[in-house]
Amino acid sequence: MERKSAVTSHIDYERDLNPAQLEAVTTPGGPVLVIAGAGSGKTRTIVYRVAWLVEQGVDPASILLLTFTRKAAEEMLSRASRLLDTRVAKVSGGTFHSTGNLILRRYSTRLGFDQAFSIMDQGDSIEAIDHIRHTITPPIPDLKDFPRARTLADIFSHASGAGGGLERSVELRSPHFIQNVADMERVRGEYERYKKANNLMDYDDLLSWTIRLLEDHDRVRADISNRWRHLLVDEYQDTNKLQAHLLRLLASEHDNVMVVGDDSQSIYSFRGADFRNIMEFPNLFPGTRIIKLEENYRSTAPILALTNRIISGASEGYEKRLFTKTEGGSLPIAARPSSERDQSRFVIQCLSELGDAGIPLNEVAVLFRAGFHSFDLEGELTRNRIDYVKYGGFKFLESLHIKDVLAHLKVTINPRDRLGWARILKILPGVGIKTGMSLANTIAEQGLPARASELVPSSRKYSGALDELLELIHDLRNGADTISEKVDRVNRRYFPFLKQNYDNYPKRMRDLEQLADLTVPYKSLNRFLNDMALEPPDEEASGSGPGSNTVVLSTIHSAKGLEWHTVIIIWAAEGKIPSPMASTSPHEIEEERRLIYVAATRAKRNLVVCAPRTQLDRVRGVIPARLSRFFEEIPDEYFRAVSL
DNA sequence: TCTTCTGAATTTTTT
DNA sequence: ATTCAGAAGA
Repeated sequence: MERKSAVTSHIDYERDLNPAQLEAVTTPGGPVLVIAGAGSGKTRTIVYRVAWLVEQGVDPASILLLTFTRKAAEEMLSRASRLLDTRVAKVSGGTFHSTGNLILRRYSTRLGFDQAFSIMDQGDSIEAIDHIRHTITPPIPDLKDFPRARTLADIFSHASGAGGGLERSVELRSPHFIQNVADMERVRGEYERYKKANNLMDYDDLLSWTIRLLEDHDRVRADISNRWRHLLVDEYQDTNKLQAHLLRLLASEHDNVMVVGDDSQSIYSFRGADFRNIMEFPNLFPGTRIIKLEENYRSTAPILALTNRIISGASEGYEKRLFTKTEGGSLPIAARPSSERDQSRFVIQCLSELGDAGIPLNEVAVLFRAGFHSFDLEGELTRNRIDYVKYGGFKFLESLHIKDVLAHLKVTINPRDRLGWARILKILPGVGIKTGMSLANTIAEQGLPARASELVPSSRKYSGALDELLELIHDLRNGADTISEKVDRVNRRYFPFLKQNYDNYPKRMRDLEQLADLTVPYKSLNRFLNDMALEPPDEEASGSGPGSNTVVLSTIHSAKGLEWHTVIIIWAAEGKIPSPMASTSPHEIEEERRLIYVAATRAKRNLVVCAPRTQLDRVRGVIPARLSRFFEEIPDEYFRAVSL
């Protein structure tokens, strides 16, 4: 361990931290597991830990902070630099995936990949899998009874993350497809071949190829492990087997690993995460010191009483009891509006009362299980001219028009990108799925033609349009434009198509202009595309930006790690949470319980739980909605019921 | 044979 | 909002 630096500290660790936090912050080295209950100062602990290490004389560049998003890493590092100084800026931070990417860019040739491999986002994976699904030989017998591309992508990813084999993942996630496993294996094999042949990596590959690299090349492993001598991992409960394995390899030279997490907040099993991962950490790193943070600084006592009660129904986990020293605070509110519309009006009413009480609306969040649960509320907010930002649910990058424009750019980088070509060719009038695919194949095999006449007879209805498209791609390849100029060029060509096909074309055009803005900091197009896949931009398009009167709407997943003065949970009803998709195994139901726990523990002063008495069923019309089982089982005295 | 149009069905959560 | 299947049209 490094010796204490000569500079005297101006940080008063003992004043700022409780004994458990202090112990975690000042552990000299070796493996440490911090079980940090909700609101127990987890971020503070990590931030002080970084500062402490630097003060001990550890080179900041040898510290790696692994978090769930790059934003989380930046946030922590900026807090640490406020505490200490700009030395902290040299600390590396990011996700497991971006770290994998960083390593692979340097060493991927040893794995038979080009250094300039491209990253596939989920949409790209689905597209590729769908293509394989339709074209594989011999063909899939009953394609209608075979899982959809999206389902396949989910299962493949789960299998890769959980490491239990495809059959096991099918059993766990989609048992009704168990008789299709053999064909699914075939598709999976073809998908692996496709990626390799096209120099592509999907999210899971960024982890599994890095693991492969570090396992097979002792020198590389030692170099990398020595480069980052102190590893800190946030949200460890949401890591999967791959990530745990990668961490083991990264730490192979020193075992200086501190992981922080809360098994009660594990909510990513669909991605192969397993909260037992955190229980098994001490087995992976023998000699682990376990520290529990149990004092809650976030919520009032009545909120804490409720959240403790929610999680006490869980079947497994590290034993811990959260307590607070603060007194007072009002009971959580339970509301049963008569319909979804009434729920939305009730939320608006809450917001206006909070506003009157002087609470800025950016201190308020509305949370829900699934992205579409807030559609009605979004309409109501717009009608009432209340600004909001929404996190989670539909992604900016996933909208068709963005993917179309990005496909133009991908094709300029890699003219052999079949699926990219197929996508943009289908925009030409008279070109559909067949012609598009066959032209794309020809281009991928023979290279980029100068003129349409090299591909098809000029009598074809679309050959003029094809000429223009080829000309554009050539211009993009040769032009010395900046990336945003390139995007503008594609946009100009694409706008007429947008206008013709979509009623909401003005919004879509704005999105595309915003896309051009996003490219401004970049000099390399490939870098831009890969960064977009790794860390998609925040959805700040709706409303007028994050003013102090902008209320947050968020899926519970996206609310992880955040906190607000007031949290309103909507659709706390059976059929919404637990999600009907989850009701198969008790295992999944337990995860839904943890979701409710995560949602409720985001609240500092006020918690409002809202469940309409009726819901709309597509087939049966208006049907009654029961309160979610996770609240139904809780005695009335934990709540204050409001009448509407 | 292939594209385009129409109406119907489906939509968890994310790096 | 998108995707899918089937039918009509080129």
